[in-house]
Amino acid sequence: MNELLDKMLANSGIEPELANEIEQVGRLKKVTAGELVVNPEERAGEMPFVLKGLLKVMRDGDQQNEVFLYYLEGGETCAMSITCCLEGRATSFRVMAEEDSIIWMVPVTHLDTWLAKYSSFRKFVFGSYQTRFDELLMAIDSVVFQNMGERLLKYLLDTQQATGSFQIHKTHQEIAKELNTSRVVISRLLKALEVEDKIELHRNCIEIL
Amino acid sequence: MNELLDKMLANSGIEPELANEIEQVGRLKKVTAGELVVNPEERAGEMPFVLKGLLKVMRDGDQQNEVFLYYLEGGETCAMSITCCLEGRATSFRVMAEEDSIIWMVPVTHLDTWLAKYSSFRKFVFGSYQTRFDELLMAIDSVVFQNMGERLLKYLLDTQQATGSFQIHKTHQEIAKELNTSRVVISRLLKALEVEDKIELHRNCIEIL
DNA sequence: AAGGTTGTGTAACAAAAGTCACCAAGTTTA
DNA sequence: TAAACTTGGTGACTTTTGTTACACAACCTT
Repeated sequence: MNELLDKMLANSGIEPELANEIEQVGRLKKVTAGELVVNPEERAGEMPFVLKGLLKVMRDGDQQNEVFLYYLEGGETCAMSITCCLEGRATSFRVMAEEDSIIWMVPVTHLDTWLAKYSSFRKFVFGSYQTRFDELLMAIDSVVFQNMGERLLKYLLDTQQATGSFQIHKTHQEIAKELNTSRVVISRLLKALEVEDKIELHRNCIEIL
Repeated sequence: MNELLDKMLANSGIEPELANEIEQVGRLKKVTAGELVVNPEERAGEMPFVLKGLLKVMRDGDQQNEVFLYYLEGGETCAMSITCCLEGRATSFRVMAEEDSIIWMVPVTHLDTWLAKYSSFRKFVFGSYQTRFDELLMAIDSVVFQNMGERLLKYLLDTQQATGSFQIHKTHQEIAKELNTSRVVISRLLKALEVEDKIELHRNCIEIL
């Protein structure tokens, strides 16, 4: 299990000394698909390093509505959690395991020290910020500049990319929720995509061609 | 003019020693309303400290379309420019002067040193990130969870807040562009808001009641 | 095998947003 | 001052998206 962490930190350009510190103070967290990774009650003030698996980050609305923002893959961290924890703010977004995942949780109390001490850590954190920012901007793009059909297709392709599988095991209802629309609309648009030979529809499964 | 900078840095919790360094290496930039602050050709690799005035940050789409993201007021900095410059990435957004503004431009080459050396700077930068993140999330909220009428009202109130004036000097066409819709739609919705006694319409000017 | 549950397809309709056309009242320019 | 341009108001229409209702098939459970 420390193998995974070592590998990830090395890949992120983090020097051995810092990697050692991160190993010392962190803890392993395993989540199963569908589980909430940072539930609001916990508020643990920890920064997550995704070692393995796939998380999805959603934005919660006022009502029971929500939107999919982006996936967090193995090797990535979520900059939002960093500042969110640092500042003790309660910006409402939800992180949920899309697949069974393994995460290294590190108390945020060490961040400031590390930022001061390690140039590699600064690079890592700012790189992560940049990635998340881009991701948010793309989320905005898709919502502002695209119609529902295009958004749906982008969502399917993003999912294919993140999971590495051409089969997406989701119901129309689930997809509708992530795009903040209704099931009927999704069924309609999926049907259209099938007619265009871009996908094939099965029960509980969409196959990308 | 250095008065403005001193005041801003002090307000941001930046210690005198760092403030001094920032004064040494930066340069003053004045922009007039409507002018582009970071035009793509320039790509100067500078981080902007807004001393006075009001900037607006827009996201550019593929076509000639765009959306308003948020305002940058005096005393603020744009975290996006930071990483954008640091990484040399060309994420396409546009920063434009909404009012005549005064900005202190600092070469990004110093950032890493300052981040290592000054805890106050780390706090400042991360605080700025958090603010921008929140702002982006709110932009997403308004686009995903609200209809055009609600978005328009929010836009008007945001503008009132940022400018401090109850009179918004914009044409319907300009507003339509910032919300990525058509002039007719905006005129229609503004009329509705006038009927509800929330605003009053004049030529080139919307008055908030 | 019967009965319930869940997931999908589809028609019919409603609401929201976008488009086109045209007019009228200001403003600028010649 | 007349002509040209800018800005805003409005009606009529289309497209997109959302809603309601219902049929049916696949799947679970017992």
